[in-house]
Amino acid sequence: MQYWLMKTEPDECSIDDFAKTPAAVIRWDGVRNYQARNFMQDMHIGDEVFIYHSSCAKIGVAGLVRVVRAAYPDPTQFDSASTYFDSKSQPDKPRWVAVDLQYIRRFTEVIPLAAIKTMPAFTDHPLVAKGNRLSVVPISSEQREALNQRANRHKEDEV
DNA sequence: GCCAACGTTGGC
DNA sequence: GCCAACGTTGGC
Repeated sequence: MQYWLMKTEPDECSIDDFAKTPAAVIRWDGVRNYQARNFMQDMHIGDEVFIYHSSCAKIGVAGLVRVVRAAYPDPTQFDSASTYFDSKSQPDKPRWVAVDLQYIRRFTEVIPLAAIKTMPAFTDHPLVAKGNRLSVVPISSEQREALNQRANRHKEDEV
């Protein structure tokens, strides 16, 4: 089992889009960066993906989803009407891939980027590096633990 | 809206 | 293969 983090602008696709239809399978497409694509090709069914909201009011990790289908050719690269259309991509040799994701849980509160920056587990992680633009990054089990602990911080108060 | 950092493109 | 120019990302 591997862990990942994927960035999204919540206007495009947010954890709420997963949460409102928990059974739905959502295709994660439109990734047009080779490094990010290579990470997507390493994903397996069952891997957990932290959803990160960027370029918005509450920047940070908003919840968890699961990989339910491993990498396959991203259909939007062949769709000339799509903003993700890539004229250099050939159907017999696709450049870009998509994965399918399904809801696991939404965090009570978004874990702010500022909080992640203070976590020792994230000291050298690309997410907190200045100028980082990678939209898909691996997460270690220590980093996963740190995020889940922070996400569960208020749970005992609620019970 | 600003701007720094980065990836990609294209001329040479 | 180099590198300047350009477009995009993304925090602030």
